[in-house]
Amino acid sequence: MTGKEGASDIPVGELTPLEAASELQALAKEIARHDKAYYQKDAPLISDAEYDALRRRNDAIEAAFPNLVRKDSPSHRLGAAPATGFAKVTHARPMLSLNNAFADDEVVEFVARVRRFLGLAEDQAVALVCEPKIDGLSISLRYERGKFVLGATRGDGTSGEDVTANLKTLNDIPETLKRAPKVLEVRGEVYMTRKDFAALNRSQQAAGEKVFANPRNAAAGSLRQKNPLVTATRPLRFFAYAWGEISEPVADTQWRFLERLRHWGFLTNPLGKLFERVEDCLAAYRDLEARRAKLDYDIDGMVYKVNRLDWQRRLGQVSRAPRWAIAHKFAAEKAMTRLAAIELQVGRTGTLTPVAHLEPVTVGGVVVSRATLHNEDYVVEKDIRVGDTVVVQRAGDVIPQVLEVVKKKRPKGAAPFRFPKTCPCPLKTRVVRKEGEAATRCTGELACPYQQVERLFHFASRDAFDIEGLGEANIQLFFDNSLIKQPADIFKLKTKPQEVTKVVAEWHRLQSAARQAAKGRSETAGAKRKKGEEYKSVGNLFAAIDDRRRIPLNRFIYALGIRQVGEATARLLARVYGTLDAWQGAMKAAAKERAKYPDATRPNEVGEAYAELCNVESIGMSMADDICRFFSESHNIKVIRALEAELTVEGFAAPVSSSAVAGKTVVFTGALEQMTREEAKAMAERLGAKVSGSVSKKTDLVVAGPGAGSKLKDAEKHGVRVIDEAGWLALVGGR
DNA sequence: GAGCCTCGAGTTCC
DNA sequence: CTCGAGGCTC
Repeated sequence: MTGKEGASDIPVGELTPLEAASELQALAKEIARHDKAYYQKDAPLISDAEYDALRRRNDAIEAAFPNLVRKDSPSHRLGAAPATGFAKVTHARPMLSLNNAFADDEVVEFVARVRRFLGLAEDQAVALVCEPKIDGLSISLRYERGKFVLGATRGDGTSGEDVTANLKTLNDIPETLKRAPKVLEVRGEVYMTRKDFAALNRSQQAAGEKVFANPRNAAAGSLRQKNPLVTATRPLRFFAYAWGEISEPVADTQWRFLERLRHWGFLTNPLGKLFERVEDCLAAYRDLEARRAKLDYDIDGMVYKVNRLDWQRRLGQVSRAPRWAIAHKFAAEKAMTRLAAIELQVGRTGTLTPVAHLEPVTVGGVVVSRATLHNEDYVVEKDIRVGDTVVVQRAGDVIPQVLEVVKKKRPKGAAPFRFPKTCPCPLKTRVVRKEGEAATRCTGELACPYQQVERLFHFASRDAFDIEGLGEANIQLFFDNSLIKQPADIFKLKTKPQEVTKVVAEWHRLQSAARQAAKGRSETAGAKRKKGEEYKSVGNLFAAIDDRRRIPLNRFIYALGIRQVGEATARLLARVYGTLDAWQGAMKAAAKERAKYPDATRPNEVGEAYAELCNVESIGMSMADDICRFFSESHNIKVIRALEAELTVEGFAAPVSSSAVAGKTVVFTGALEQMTREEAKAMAERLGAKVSGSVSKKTDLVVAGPGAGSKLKDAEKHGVRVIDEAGWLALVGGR
């Protein structure tokens, strides 16, 4: 790469705004790259003179097109990297979430389950630590050799954002710990008291700054400040209650762990208690509920944790929640409002979802105006009618849901809701509800314009191609203007810059016109859009699209939007088949086989490729059939072919592992004692083995634990080698 | 065949 | 976050 990349030779005076915008973008990227190389890696890629030329070119264009100056413009900073967002950090141990209980008997059942799992007698006590559940933000603090080195938000539980600098400004977070293990991660909740929250909002308002909706939002906003000096002025507090990675055990019970935390200088919640009987826990819960309003911080329930850590270890976790803890939530705040209308939305798979339009009402601190009604059964069962007064709450304090109808307030003549027979799309396609299924689907499939837009939106969405700037509104816009009809068209957009710019400009004009109409004539001048804005966003969009011309196979598969193939299954398929060509070939073959034997009820009766697909663990005939259906549609084959012309799809490198199981197909059966099935599977895959769910003649190895049944017999039948867990561990070289 | 678990698909508001 | 459904185990 040359240093000149990003700079063109066109004299500044002859640049069109569009060219200028895209060049500024390229320059920003290029200069940032050199800054990083120079300042962070101490390894400049180009000479100082070349670097200066880039900066001068940037400054000249900015001088000629002041409207196009970018937020991330190199002229806004002097060398040092800009503070654009926070670095992502992966947690050494995932930050788990908690299962919820809403009623007393669910808590009783929780304890019973713990007893059953551990094989304890009825009369054996299960001591529980009870603590209020603080309504704040979970964070993780990493200490190495007693020094605070890294603080991160919870994020999705696996990885969060590095907010170390901001956390260092909190008084409640010690900078150093005495007599701490070499590595210690302390977890807890950052929160703001109600009093501090009110004071902060008063000063925000006085300064004409943003006012926060509630203490939690204020705490979150304060912690995500780019400038730690701002965070320092915010009254954030911290309660510690758990741990992540820890290099040596420091306690044998939850309760003593909390004591250790206090010795290190952390604050733990003063209302925490230790009980041996569930009844005491429930009494403490009711006591807490009664005191809730008087506390100076928001809480949303009580958390119960099994006290003994050896039991916690044995209980382990399911999915992302531990079996040894549960959150007993307070009843969610409810509100009544009128249901004005029921709209039908069409999802990308054609599912028709009824959505309630509500007269806006405040529930739990936010204004709610829409709520999902899920499906026909839900509406019928609750007998929800347009015009009804309904009770609304926010499930888990987030998603609004319609709980029930206040029948007494039903207006006369309100008719029962009739699920429509046709899709709301212009084609008015007939809809069907399959026997035994809850969903009603539009049969328009590929032709339905609503579904087409949804599929395109899915294609560009975060977990698929992740194209910034191509959200639902833009997709709709480009679709309506025939600029994008199928996924590959996205990558051809930049061959029609004028048309794209025109469409976007027109949209902006309509938007501001609508805004003006809504606001009256109060802001005639302010609503006028700066010249050049739309050019800028178009340039950004093209760059964002170009960024995705290389794409990992798993994302590619997911983006196609095959029914039942979500993120997890896409990853699995990518890993098993390795390359786009291999996968495509196999799927086409399977589809052909299936077309020949549409009535077969067992994979083997269909064909080899189909059976191999079904043999992948967690893929059964239902999923295989949906994949085959996708590949038997010539339109879909064309969509993929068109994409191939635009993209590089990165396969999964064949595992070049020298391990004894590389390339082998392994089946696990029966109970495993030293590791979970998930761990075993992950280990096998890491070592290059394929993990399958059933034994066939293609299986190389069966790992059988106690209680193995039919698969063991299958192994004998096919003459497959069988080993136990210890044998497996020996084979792959321990843990 | 029941029960557990995971995944997919749909949704809200900031 | 919730619901429904598919797949796996026993």
